[in-house]
Amino acid sequence: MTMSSTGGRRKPPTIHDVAREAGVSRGTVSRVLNGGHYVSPAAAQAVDAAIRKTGYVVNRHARSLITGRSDSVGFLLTEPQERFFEDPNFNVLLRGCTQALAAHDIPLLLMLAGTDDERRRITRYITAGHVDGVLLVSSHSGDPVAEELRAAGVPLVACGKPIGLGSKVSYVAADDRDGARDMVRHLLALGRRRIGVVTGPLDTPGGVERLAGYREVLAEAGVEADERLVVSGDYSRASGEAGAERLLARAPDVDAVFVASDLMAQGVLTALHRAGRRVPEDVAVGGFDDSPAAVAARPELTTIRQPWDRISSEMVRVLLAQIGGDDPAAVILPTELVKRASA
Amino acid sequence: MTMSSTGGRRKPPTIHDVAREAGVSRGTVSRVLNGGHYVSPAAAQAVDAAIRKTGYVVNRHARSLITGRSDSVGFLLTEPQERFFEDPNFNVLLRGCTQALAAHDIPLLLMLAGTDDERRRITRYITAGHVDGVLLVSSHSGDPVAEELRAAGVPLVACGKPIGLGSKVSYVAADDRDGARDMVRHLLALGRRRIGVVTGPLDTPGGVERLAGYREVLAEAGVEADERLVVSGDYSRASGEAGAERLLARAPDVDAVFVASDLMAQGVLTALHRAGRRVPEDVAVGGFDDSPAAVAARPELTTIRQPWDRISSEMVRVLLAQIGGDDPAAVILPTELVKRASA
DNA sequence: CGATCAATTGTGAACGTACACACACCCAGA
DNA sequence: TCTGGGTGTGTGTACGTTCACAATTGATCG
Repeated sequence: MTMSSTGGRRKPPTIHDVAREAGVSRGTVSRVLNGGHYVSPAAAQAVDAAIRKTGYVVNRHARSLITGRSDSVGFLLTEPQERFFEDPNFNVLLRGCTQALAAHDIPLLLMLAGTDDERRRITRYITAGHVDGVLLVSSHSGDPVAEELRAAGVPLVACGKPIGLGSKVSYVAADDRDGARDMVRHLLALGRRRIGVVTGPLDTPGGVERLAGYREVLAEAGVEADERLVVSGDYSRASGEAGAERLLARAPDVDAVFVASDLMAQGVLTALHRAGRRVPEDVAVGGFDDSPAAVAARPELTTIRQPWDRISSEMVRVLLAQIGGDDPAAVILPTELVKRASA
Repeated sequence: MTMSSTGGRRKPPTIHDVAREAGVSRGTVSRVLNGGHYVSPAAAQAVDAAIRKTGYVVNRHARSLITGRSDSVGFLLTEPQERFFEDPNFNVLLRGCTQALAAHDIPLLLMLAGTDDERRRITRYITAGHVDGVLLVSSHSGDPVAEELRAAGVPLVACGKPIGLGSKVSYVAADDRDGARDMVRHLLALGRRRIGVVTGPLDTPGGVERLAGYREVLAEAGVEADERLVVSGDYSRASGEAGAERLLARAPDVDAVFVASDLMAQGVLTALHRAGRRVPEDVAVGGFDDSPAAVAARPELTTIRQPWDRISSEMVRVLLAQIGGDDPAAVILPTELVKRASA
């Protein structure tokens, strides 16, 4: 009964073993591990060889105990679960952040706050210092978790501009208003004049800004603003479907719809199809996000690309900078019109 | 410049502070923290009060340093990214595992292995002992990561029976074959006799077993087996669409299709619609998974429910047991026919 | 040639906890 | 009364690392 054949876990080598193997002291090994400054080339080389030979991997717990950092980051989602299940944007963002952190050898802890209990538990976990910082996905205003974390001084980067948290919290967002402008201009350029809009939730910056961009362009083009052409949704597919139905009922002569998310746009396509309207011949449809949902839709969606790769990598960059002591920062990234079949 | 107004982080209380506050020794506090055995009620109460008063939270790094455990678990996804983005099943599973672990106060580390580089990095991370165990989502056979982890003796629980890893690795799976049988029986009961099937990838147990169930029921019902009615997909929506087209071309008289995943079934619905077949009148469609995609489909999918809640909670249970020293275990969970509009 | 300085290295804490151990106490049974 | 086992408690040590500090060297400069 000495050791299971399934591969028992033997005691891993420590920094001592490496030091002995390399013929140097712990301190030197530690210096090599942390950047290699003030180490002679010969010593560095010997240590590297010893590390390879022994298969040494740093014990993160011992390190964290003394540095006070955990070298890990939380990914906190406080959106309702349905959106998490339905919207592929989250997966894209989650993957992007995971990969960007992996490049720094920092693990991502997934935190899903659905119930109030979970909220409390997670807040406690984070403020206890078990993670160095938090990537926050919570577009709705008045999120109590975000406010608590901010008050506790936890480094925090939100995806999308948080409402009501002042300028103390970092965020990375696409230029929602500009993207909306591009799309509406595109619909105008196609000759459409009765352009409807299905907005996002109006307690989110994305919802507000995209609607503002829509209004701006119509105004500057001298197209009559008609409030019957404006309906609001909640980013869900179902709300897009319902929104399109309301739109068709209130303004049957609609010849284009700007939808504030691709997922809602899928619902809009469904409703239009059921109503017998051809897309894009009768009604052009423009989405927003360029999420996987855009290419899954039939016809494929003309949409505004949010640069998810850059959004996630910037979120990680800003968070790490803030953990390193930098001040909060805001990053706005440009969007891009992606023309496909729906408009 | 004493402390930033954003809320600087002061030194957190330690077990010493709690002990002093409660008028007991470190050892007693530690005992209260870890189960409370061999502690007098009076002392336990004093310690609890002191913990509340000081706001003490255990330092997990210090604990891990001495216990050798990390009290964290990895969630490893080695599927191709497209599936992660497209298939809501992953989100359901991810949420379930996160929540089940949260009940044990164990954080989930998300690990996505797309490239070989990532594979190596993750393997190294895991085998270094940075997590106590791994929840594995990787249905394809011959996954090198799984084999390496198994060989290294890392506690491992797979979602779905892994092919080619022998009985040494735990897994939790739904009863694929039985579920398939239920669905095909249901289609037979509707009077359909030309029942096609779009299988999953045949190097996955799900793909193989669901096909086997289909064949079994047809055989026992005395329905002629026709290989033209069998096409295979890869669980993606696109492969469902393509599969349905092949099916229609090879067997135009098909009056029902059993599809091995809801996502593929969405594709099947699209193809049938394009071909002018009504669902379920002309062709009944049965899916598999009962994922969010099932209710998002039009018409809503009749499908086989995989008990995702139980699958995730069982995965966590088995993994924790194995971390605690138990032997690997296999858990097969029953499925359930969910009747909706498509069949 | 002595003094100064930078580069490099070794050493002794310290981080906060769990665990093993020793000890004190109490009660039951011989 | 003595013994023994269970219960409750405090103390010393170890976990593996980083960091501050001291010590050594070699080179440069006045």
